[in-house]
Amino acid sequence: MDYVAMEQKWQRIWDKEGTFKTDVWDFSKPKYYVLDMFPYPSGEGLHVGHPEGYTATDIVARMKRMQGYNVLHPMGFDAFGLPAEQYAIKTGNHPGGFTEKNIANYIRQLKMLGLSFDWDRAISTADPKFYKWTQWWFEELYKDGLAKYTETSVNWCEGLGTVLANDEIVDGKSERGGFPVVKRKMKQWVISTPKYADRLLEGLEDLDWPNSTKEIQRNWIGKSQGATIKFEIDGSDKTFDVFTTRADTLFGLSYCVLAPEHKLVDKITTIQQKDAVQAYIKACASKSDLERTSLNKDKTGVFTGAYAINPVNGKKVPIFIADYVLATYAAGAVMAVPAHDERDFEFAKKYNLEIHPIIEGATEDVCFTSDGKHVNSEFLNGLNNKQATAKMIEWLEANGKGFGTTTYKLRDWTFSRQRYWGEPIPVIHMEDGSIRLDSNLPLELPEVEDYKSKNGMPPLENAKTWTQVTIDGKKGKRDTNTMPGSAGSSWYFLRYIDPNNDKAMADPELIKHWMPVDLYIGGPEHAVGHLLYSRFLNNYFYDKGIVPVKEPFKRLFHQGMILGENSEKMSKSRGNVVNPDEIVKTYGADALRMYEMFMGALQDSKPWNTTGIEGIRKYLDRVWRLYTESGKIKKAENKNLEKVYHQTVKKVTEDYETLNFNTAISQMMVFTNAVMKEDVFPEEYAIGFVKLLNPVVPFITEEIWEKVFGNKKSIAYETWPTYNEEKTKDDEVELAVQINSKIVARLVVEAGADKDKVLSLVKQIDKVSGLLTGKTIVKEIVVPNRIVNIIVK
RNA sequence: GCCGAUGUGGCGGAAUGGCAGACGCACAGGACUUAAAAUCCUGAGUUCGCAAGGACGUGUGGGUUCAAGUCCCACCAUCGGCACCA
Repeated sequence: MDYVAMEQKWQRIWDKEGTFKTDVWDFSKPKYYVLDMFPYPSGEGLHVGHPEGYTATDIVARMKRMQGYNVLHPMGFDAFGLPAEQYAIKTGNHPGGFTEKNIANYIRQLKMLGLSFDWDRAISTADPKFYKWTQWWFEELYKDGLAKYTETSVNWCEGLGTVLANDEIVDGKSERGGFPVVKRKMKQWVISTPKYADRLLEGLEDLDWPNSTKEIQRNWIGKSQGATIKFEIDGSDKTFDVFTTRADTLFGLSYCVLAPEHKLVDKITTIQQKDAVQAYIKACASKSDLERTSLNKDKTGVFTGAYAINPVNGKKVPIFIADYVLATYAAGAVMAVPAHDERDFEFAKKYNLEIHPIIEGATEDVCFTSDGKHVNSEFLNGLNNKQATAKMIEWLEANGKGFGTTTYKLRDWTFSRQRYWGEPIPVIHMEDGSIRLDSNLPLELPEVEDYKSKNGMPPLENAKTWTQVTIDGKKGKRDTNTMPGSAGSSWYFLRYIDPNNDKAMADPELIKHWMPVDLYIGGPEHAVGHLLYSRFLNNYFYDKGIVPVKEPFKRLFHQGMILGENSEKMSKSRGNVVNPDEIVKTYGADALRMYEMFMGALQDSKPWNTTGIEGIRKYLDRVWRLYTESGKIKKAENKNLEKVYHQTVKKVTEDYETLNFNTAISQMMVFTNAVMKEDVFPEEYAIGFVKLLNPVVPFITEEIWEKVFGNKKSIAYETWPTYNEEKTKDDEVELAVQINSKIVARLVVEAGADKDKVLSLVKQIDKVSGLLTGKTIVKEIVVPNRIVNIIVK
């Protein structure tokens, strides 16, 4: 069989017939929304990792259609992004044309893979009709006070000429390109994601998501409960707050530390210490985040000359600045209790500061951070950590010296990028300093001559006529930043529902019907970026009554990585990249799909193996011959196949639902192996089996459906096979017979035989009775249909 | 350092606490063929043994249990996340 031609034939038929178009207004059937993380359309095209997740969702989509669901299974393109921009910088060509060409190639490849997408719903985040709505919700966030234009310390990447969000930085370097990232103060658009921190934590509870991903999000949000404590400064009317999770240790205070960037540092530093402090601050500012954290194992700091007053006992303690205290977390200041905190201990030892143990177990030379009995702590004496913390917070609140506080590691979402290839921020900065929103969306990207940012000035600065605006006779200038890549991807799943709507993101009624996404599959690398922003935005939309549920993705699954044949990550430099175009040309898309599903558990990473896909091709050829050449398919019964057929329908149906495709395929192989041994393959089973196979290998099964069974209509909407539970069970089972946990014999009995019957049969076995004579039976264990174990002395 | 995941034949991997290694790849032998490929049949965890059969086997060391790949404790290795978060 020429399977390349055959597969192309079915691609044409599906296109022409509109086989996979979804009527989203058909509410008569239950809905099922199955979604893939949409790709960035790179110049290289798909790699073999893409079909893994896409085939998984496609199998579920195809089964659900056959089970009578109205299935929404769309695909689109995350089209704004860095590679296109860098291509534009390099060649001077517009990134849009490059992106469109890549999208066309992606669509060709995705169709080649037999993925049952509704192509009428394909979207591109770079399409003004799409990003009109990205800009729209940005304006809504601004109106609701959740988008702010503010001077903040940002992650500046000189190599890319732009700022980056925390999740775009890996080990102090840009995720894309690996350029160094430093802190810099800039006026930026930020979105107040921390306002939703608690809800984003709570929302995780009921989601059917991988535990590891939930845990990563919890850590990223980083909720921490403690107390804010107010400190007065000796001889000054100034005060500062610290945040601590260990309010119980306040009696052990020996000094305080402010972050070098803390706004009080200038004001409290004494004349004698001024030079030292300024030198230290300067040294810190020139360090990158990377140097300040991982390289800076040794704690450094400098005394300001000022003293703080311990609110609980009035004792004076020195105030230091040190870069181990982060300006961006909580109050940017800490109280130091060296006896009960490792970092404080290290610092105190280095600078020879006092150490006051106040929990049993600590000494001036032993730092003790666990739970214990408080001592030398007046009203806390005798209490454990938890009790003492509660009591101290009570005391602070009663005396107006502090209060219980919750803080989060989650930071504002930095929303400005100094790039060209992104959504323009629809904002006008008026000469009087006020901010106006653009009322005429979409605000389209203007043409520019140079796509590169210069001296931190975004490329859109070059579009002079575009930036200059007059409103009501007043002059203003457009914001020349663009949005981050994660803007479009944090809501695209809503747009698929109604992709051409020009009145709203999508029709409200349709959103209410189709949300949430029932199954979402994509790589684990988006655990905090895309998946957290999408959750944030969907919660916000929920508050505005736009979406019916807080959480957008009910069930989430991550596919593992497909490694090169040498078990290393596929990369051009390693020369182990497998090209899907070539694989499809050689073995067919069906074989590629089935092989990737058979390789192992979907979530595991596993190496590519060319002989493995050859084996799958041979299996499919065997199936083809079984249907077309064997002459075994007959309108007849075959009792020998009844049990294995029903078992196969059961196992495959369950395994598709739980995404255990490798074991589903094993079971189908078991079935065909059984059929090969028989002379008669009942037509009923042959029809049922081709349906089971169809979601994995849609091309060959359509061909069989047409050629062997003479059907004119696609198999895609045929009813899913059913099984009879009774018929999946064995009539007879073989039990292992053990004496003292050692197998000594086997026994064939009817299924479900009771304990007494089994034991009496077992004792009739010569070998068993021989071994039992002269012994005392201590215990008899019978596990029905499994095992018999007789314990003797 | 903290959090999470993983560890089973030559390889990819199966196993509701109940006969470890299903299914497949690679391999070996056989059939067909002048021959090879393809196809079909058969075999196989390791080890001792001609064989019957025995011993050993799921990262390591303990434990619970009649029974542990599976449960508990400690550890090792690999991968992923966070990382001076007070």
